[in-house]
Amino acid sequence: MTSPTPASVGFTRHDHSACVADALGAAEARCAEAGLRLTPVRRKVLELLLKEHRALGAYAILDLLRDAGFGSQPPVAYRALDFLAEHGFVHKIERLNAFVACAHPNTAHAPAFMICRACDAVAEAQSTPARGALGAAAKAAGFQIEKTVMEAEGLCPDCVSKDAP
Amino acid sequence: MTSPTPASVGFTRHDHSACVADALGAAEARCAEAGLRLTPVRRKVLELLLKEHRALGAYAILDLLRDAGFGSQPPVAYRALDFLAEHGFVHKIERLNAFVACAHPNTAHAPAFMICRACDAVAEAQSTPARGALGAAAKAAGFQIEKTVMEAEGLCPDCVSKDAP
DNA sequence: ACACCCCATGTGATTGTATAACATTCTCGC
DNA sequence: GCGAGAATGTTATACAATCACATGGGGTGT
Repeated sequence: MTSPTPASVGFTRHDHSACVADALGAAEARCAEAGLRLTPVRRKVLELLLKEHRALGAYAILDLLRDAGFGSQPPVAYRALDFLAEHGFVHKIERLNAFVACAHPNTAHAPAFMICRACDAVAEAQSTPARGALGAAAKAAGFQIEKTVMEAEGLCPDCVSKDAP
Repeated sequence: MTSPTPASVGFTRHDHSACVADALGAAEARCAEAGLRLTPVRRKVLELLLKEHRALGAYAILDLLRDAGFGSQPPVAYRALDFLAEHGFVHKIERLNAFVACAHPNTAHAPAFMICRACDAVAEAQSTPARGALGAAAKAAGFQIEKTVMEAEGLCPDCVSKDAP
């Protein structure tokens, strides 16, 4: 897994400073409303993921936490990530063993991802778990779906046009 | 992740001794035809996964390899698994960081899995990567899909009826 | 037969990912 | 204040994956 360029989340450009502030504010509001505790570590991890705007490994996050004066042992990062993932503020990309800030917070959704193998960019789409082949197979088998992992690996538009190997 | 029972692949019973022998024979035939070398280690790993009939971590496989008299260093297992996965004899379950023998060898397919969180059983279904929400999103974004990971986590029929927590 | 090359295996070491277990501190509701 | 539960800090360890290098075995071409 190489990362020749600072891969971004999503394949399109946008106003980033605003989106970070908006997302943080929205997260705070939702936590207040739902009685969740967006503690300093958790808030910092979310802020880091929003700022970096790409998939980060737990230990990369841990390094950034240390720089910010927080504890530097793995559980510190993992506990914050568990909380954020459980409540939909971030998602784990199983294929990369890495985490990204959610691109569609406040909307209940089953995330799906497109991962560029050339530049590591990650884009989040919406999936429809109940439908499609998996949903049909689950229904037929009597399997009760609680969570879905849907990740496509390939080439993003930029890398396709660059004719990446 | 707990494993209260020896979880099986698939949610239905079947004649297991025959399916192991059949699958091994089919793999040998296909390798001979395609000029692939199903060496002793590779054959053993496939046999182990077929016999165990559930998802195994790389180090669990490594232990079994050691018991069988093969090398016991990680690359031994990983190289065999890489070969088997590359040619479709086994699949990796990203969610579990584990491997299962393919349930539909000899048929080109994009695998999809149902994973029971209570008993760790894994069933393989077929997916249709080009269609569904992910395929549509990829087409719209100009993303070129090369491989898909589709895994559903939940409760298998047995554990649903047991009313597992 | 021989040398050669490629592929596969064996081995030691290291990096990365994740969790267990336990002590301490903080916060909320009473 | 005070008790209960949640969150954090820390140590240690388990599990996952790769790098680098040495060795062996099986074909091919001459």
